[in-house]
Amino acid sequence: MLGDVARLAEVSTATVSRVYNEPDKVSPSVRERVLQAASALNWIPNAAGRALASTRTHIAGAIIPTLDDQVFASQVAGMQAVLAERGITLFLGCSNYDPTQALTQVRAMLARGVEAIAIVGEAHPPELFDALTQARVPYAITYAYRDGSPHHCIGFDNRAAFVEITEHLIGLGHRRFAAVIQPAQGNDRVQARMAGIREALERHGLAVRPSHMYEGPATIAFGRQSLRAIWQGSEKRPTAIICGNDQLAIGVLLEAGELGIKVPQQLSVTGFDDVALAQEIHPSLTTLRVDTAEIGRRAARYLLDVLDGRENVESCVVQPVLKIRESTARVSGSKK
Amino acid sequence: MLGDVARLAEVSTATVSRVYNEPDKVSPSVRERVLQAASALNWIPNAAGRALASTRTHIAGAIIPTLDDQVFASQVAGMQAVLAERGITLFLGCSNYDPTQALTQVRAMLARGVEAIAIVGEAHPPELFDALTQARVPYAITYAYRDGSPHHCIGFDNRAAFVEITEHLIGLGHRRFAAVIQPAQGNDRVQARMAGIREALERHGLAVRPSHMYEGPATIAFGRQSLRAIWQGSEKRPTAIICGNDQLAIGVLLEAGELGIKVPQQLSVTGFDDVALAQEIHPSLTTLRVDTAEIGRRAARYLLDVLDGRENVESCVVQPVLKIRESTARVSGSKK
DNA sequence: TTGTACGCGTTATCAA
DNA sequence: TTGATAACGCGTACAA
Repeated sequence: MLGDVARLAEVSTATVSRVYNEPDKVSPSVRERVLQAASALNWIPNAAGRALASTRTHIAGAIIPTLDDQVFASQVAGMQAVLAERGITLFLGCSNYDPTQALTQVRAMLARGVEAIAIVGEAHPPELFDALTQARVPYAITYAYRDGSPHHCIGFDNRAAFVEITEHLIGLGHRRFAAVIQPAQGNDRVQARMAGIREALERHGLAVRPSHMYEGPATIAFGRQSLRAIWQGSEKRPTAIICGNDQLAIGVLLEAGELGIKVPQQLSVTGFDDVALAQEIHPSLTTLRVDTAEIGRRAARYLLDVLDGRENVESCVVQPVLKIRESTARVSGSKK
Repeated sequence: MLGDVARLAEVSTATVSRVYNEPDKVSPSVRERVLQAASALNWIPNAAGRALASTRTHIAGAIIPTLDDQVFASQVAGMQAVLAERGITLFLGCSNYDPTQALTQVRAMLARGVEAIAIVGEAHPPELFDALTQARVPYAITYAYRDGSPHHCIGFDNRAAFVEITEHLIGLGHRRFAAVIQPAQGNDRVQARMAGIREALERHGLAVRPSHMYEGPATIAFGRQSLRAIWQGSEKRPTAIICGNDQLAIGVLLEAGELGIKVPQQLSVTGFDDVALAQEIHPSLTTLRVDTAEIGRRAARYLLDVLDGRENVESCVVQPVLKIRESTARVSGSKK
């Protein structure tokens, strides 16, 4: 421990501490002696001791639904990169899309003394936010942005994003739509996306009929099976399918290939996220690109600013960009 | 803090502590009083204080190259699941495939008092392992297994895996091979994979010619561009391409589609990992399936066993399984 | 620039 | 079963 280093370097414990925390306040010769002693004893400062004495833990937390989804993984990577520069390490928690688990994770992190925390989405129990507020731990909601939210959000308006993508299709003359989306239960982002689709369609007096609405796991397999069901259904077939994310859309694309459905001639397909495969697959996928790493970086910078008592002037909105590719086209026979 | 709770519950601080650490040793009535006081004050035990007093942090660490790769993300998820059951939280560090960063991360984790640590691969500076040994922190190497390794490894023999996949192709009559792999520099797993390919080919007096060997980023894009280069090259074209992972193989598959190369009639392609897309893409990809989540779970259980002074009897090997699909076939004109 | 001494929030030991 | 008290390893006023 620190005391041993002090003894070996023949200085006081305070000096050893200073060497690590305020190096300028120690004369170079003494500093050198201390560092040598430390390395001789193979000593590293103990974080628990530091935390207790300084009431600073240098730990931040991030809570995401799952690491299985690239978009959250890269958000975490972005946060880590920014926080590491400031000597802050990141505790990671996965809620598995379960608000109860999210609450448990937050409690565990508070016990660990996280100084700040980022949480994906705002659909969480009030106790979660109460706990954060009581503990005076600054937090940010990521991957979602909503005007009028009581929280500081960093992300984008999921509803507006899906209005945009729906309007794109309407503009191409589409009138019959199907939707394939991930489970909306307890997921504010997905709910907002559905609301966006509905809103855009309503403006034009349109709607997705229930039999053309598929909700299930965000996998390629579910995308496939949804298209098959839609195509075999008795209803008049849609000319466009809006998918909740790229995985689902890629599933639809692959199944279309198998069923001999021509995309985009017979059917337009859209995704969301813009994963690497979206621009590589054939036909390439029209989708909305979201810079999730930037969401992570910005969340980290915001939290650091709050901790420093600085004002954060960065925009909270990381705008998704519509990438129009081969999977969407003007509906055949529709006039420009 | 704990003292406030003690006062409110009209018990000593020791009793409050017991309620949380050895509940059986406290009478039910007192226990109830303490819990009520705690919840009234909204108190959670402070981890730094506990760590200091008990010399146990309940923290473990995991160091992976990157979160951008699904296989590492799911290993982390597997570890978390097992550790969470024991109230242990996980610190995550990404080395970005840089051994120096790995060392830095390990040091940071030791300072944080991690009780155990899992590290992907064994190609790390000796100081890293020295530090771990000196600190008496048990560790496990994941995602790699090698007979004769001085470390406890949990994973599979990358060399043997690629011998298997290469032999599969040789057995199908292939004699001219190309290889598309990720950067081998500082990556023992990739080096082992290359060695496996080489070894299997040598047994049959074969080798990949340098002009058919492509090393670059593990992306779909690099897979594509490698196939294009191979196909345009002046050398006699290979009949099989072995890829270092599924991303690369999917790139090759997509580019083959674009170039009008028939897979598997003209060209066989293999991958590694068995990502979700591998069985969905057309033609589906022959690859080796690795249960990375199981690697994570087993690593976690091993580390827990060491911490408990228990002997771990689980196998260190998580055997990859060859998934033969449509992308490989008997070379045309070869006899069975 | 350096040292002294106290306190951070909890657990562990021992005695009651 | 419960309580008093001394650690745990470090940072930080304050004094020198």
